[in-house]
Amino acid sequence: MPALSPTERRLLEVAIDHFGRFGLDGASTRAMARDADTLMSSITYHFGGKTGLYLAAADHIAVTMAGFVAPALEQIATLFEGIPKPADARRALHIIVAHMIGVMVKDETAAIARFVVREQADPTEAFDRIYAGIMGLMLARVAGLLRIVSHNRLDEHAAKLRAMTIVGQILIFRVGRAAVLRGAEWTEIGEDEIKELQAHVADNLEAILDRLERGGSA
Amino acid sequence: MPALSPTERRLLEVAIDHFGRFGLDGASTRAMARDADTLMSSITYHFGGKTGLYLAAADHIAVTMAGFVAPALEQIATLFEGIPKPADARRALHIIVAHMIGVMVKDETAAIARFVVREQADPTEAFDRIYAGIMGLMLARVAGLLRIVSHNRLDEHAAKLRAMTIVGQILIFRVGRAAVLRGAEWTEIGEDEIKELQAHVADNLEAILDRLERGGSA
DNA sequence: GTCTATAGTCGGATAGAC
DNA sequence: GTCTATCCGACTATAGAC
Repeated sequence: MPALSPTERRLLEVAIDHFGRFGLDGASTRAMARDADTLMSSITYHFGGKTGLYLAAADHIAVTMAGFVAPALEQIATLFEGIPKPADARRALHIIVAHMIGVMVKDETAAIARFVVREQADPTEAFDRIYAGIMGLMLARVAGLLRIVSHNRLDEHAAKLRAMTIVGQILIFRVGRAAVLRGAEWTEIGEDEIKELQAHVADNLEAILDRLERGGSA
Repeated sequence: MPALSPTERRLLEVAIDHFGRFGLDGASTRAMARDADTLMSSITYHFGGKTGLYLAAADHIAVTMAGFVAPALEQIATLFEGIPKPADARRALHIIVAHMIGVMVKDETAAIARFVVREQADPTEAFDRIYAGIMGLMLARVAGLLRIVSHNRLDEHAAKLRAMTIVGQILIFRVGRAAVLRGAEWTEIGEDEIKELQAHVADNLEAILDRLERGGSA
């Protein structure tokens, strides 16, 4: 893919925000162009129209999300030498989960989450691109690690479902942010709060992995 | 509150759907009126305008959600006689979690979820009403049960955060439905699939509760 | 590539008949 | 309570100047 021009980059970032808030129909090309310091007609020029911008925004999300998780994947790549053992997989899962919590609560994730959640509720081609670009890969990765921990007692299907429950524990801090803030009586989620969340999720994860490794019912 | 007229009821149901999909600004009063087999001006008459309908929809959601969880709450009410013991609380939590999964995957929940998730991303007075009406109560309920299981080692704050992680495991099957269907290679979530999800989440819950009751790190 | 102008559609609110 | 008519603003797309 060709490098993005500054105008295209600004438009894509604004587009993720506006489409996430208002949807494909609800978002206004005029407003997006204004926020990106350009003109409505440049959307037609660069992306072929509103729908083209929408799909380009989805691709941009996949690339951005991949960049978010890259550091964690690099870190765990160093853990494995030869045949992966449950203890390695457990460490890798803890790294991934802690990293994802840090990513999820960041403000920069808010716009992307709005877009993706909306697509989940009413999937279009944009969802295909995001799923194929990053979500499916991450899910498979976590599921694979869970299988290792379980000594392959979990089959691929079960491992994927289990991976979703792990991810769900993290996602709620983004998707249910307003309820979390209210329930926890927080006004923001800063470094201290992140550590607190990470401790709780890590503790849950440890409990679940213990059971998986020892071979509880599944 | 007065009983709802048929027109009001239809308008509220359509409103939850449309506002959930398109947001307060994006939804069209004309389209909502059409889908509810009435006229745009009846929105003004019954609810004072678009914003009035929006807030009324939020109240309607709180009532509907309360109705959804009522059966589980009634069921667990019979469990407690005298001072609640950890074993009672564990049974109650399993009942609540299994019930919530059943509720979350139902199609009727989709529209409500869209509305609530949107409010979470950008809370307005509507969120206050839903949180005060039902969400906060359920969160407190689950947190209270977790505290009992932990022999009160969890304080109120920690128990609420832990409750959110439990709920997150369930919410993902609604909020991330498209990814779940794709990852699990399902085309729908029917009775068999619900049982499968319930088994996985129950297994996670059992692991987490074991650790909480025995007193792992928190 | 950037910008203006415009055609055509749809939006919410409201006044007022019945 | 139900329905029509109308006002005015905002929207997308597009043609075309520069």
